[in-house]
Amino acid sequence: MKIASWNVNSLKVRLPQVLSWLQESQSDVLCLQETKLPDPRFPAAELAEIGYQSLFHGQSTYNGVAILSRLPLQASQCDWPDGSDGQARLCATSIGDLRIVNVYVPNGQSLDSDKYRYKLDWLARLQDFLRAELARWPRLLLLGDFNIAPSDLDVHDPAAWAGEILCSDAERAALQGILSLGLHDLFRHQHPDAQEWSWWDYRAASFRRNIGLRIDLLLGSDALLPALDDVHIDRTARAVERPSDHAPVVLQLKEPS
DNA sequence: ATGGCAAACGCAGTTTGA
Repeated sequence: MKIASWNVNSLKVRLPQVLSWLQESQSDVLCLQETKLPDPRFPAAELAEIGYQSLFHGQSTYNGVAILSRLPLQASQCDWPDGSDGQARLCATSIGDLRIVNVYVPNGQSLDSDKYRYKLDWLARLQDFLRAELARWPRLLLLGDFNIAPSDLDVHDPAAWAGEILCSDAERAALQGILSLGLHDLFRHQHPDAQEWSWWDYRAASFRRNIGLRIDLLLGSDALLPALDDVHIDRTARAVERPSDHAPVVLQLKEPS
């Protein structure tokens, strides 16, 4: 089974790229972030035409998450269990006994911003949510745009980013808290020393110069590790005309034996 | 030189992203 995560930075703009990427990659599941579309405008019909059903949870202008799948989805839910977020940042579903949790973690803007406090609170709440999910679904994949570079190995210029938003100690500690539930950063698990990025700033020719961060993550539970086959970042999707500033991160799971 | 680019909203320029 092939499962990917991609922050598309507007699904309205990127829909043609998503459609062609799905057909070329033959992914079974694609989790999207920053769709920026209210639910009535979600392109479910266009995706159904090429064989993908959609779970979507959006809003206008900001945020928005979705899961596209050519396998049947069960036990789908969006937002926190009490529906109290107010921002469309989380949706979850199951394919058989595999639980998939798709997140768009708040950016935080700057360390002195109210948005930074919201980010840290959101991550604490995610950890509580995942504890309950894992109890019910041991085979769990948490993926999405985390807006956190897990370590300096995930940053093109660690000195320039030291202590900055996306790299602060508190953000990294919050991510470690989530990992401590028994989750593993699958790209890092497969590539212990690799320096690859999933996001490149639109400015300053960052992609051409390969200046970026690895902030789009796939975290798999202990029970998922034996099924891990391959994880890679698809840079080709960042090299097209009018790209998203993020590239898809792609996971290949071994077929159940 | 501490910017740059892109998208939404809406129709000019502000806000946000990371």
